Amino acid sequence: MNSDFTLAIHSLTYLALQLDRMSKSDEIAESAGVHAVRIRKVLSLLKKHGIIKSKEGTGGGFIFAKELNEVSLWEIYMITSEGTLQPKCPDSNEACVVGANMQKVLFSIFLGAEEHLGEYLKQYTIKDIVDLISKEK
Amino acid sequence: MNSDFTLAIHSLTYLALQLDRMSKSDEIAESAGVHAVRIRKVLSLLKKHGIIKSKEGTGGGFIFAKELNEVSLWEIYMITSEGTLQPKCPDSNEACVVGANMQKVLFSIFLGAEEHLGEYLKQYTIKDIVDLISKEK
DNA sequence: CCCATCTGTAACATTTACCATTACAGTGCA
DNA sequence: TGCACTGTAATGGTAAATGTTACAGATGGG
Repeated sequence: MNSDFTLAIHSLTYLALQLDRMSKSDEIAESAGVHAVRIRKVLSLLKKHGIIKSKEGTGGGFIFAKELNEVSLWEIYMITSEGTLQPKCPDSNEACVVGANMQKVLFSIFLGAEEHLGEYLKQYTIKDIVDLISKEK
Repeated sequence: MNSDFTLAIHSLTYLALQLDRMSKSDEIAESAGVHAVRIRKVLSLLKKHGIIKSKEGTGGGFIFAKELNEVSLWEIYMITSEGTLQPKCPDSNEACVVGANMQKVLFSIFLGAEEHLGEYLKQYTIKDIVDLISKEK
């Protein structure tokens, strides 16, 4: 899967450990090992969905906008990676019964698969991730 | 996800409609809209797992080696795409608590996710795909 | 026995997707 | 007014995916 998902979770976990102040994209980028611009892009998405707030200018940055246990991995998956599960279908031969219909058959099956995955990912919230990270330490 | 999965399902469905004779990689490639060499690569994997048989030389090709309802999408997923679900993790900063542990935390969660996905994909076999394709037609 | 027809694979070329980087406009604070 | 941030578009580089070529090995038919 897409690494945007990982970056989103990483960033949110970082913010979760700094609830009292704003974090700059530079700090998060350094922790995640990627360029600050990518962090801003991903966080810009999360902001649009009301999960975090941001402020420009001096002293600005990003900060959590919800309770840690209100944000599930499923929500983040949908924002950053919806549809990733769908297997890629090369354009097949429309003149062949198999080629003409394979794509829509697989599509509908994997629509169900993504829903099913959702049931699993809804179990985990950012709070759980924070706890697991602390336990590892 | 990986398009090898789609190609495998496509090929197997094609073979399922030609149970009485061997199919050449050329035919399947034309139906799937990819190069014959790719089909041979994917089918070579399926052969190693005993799902199909192949024969070289004149009159050779590929043919199903099992009952259609014995081969589940999960089995094909595992052969062609195991681990695809894991989100990509850029190497993060080991000096940071978050960076140092994010990868293993996400890894274990998505190990569970893949298992969960397995429960869903086990429901479907090549026979189901063939039926669905026929229904579409 | 030799030739045509396949699979099996490796090597190389090309296209595509992903990501880093640069650049700069807009915003906010002192 | 000047510095410190976010927001975003544009550009370039690199790795992954895919297509293509090439050829060895198996098989069966004249």
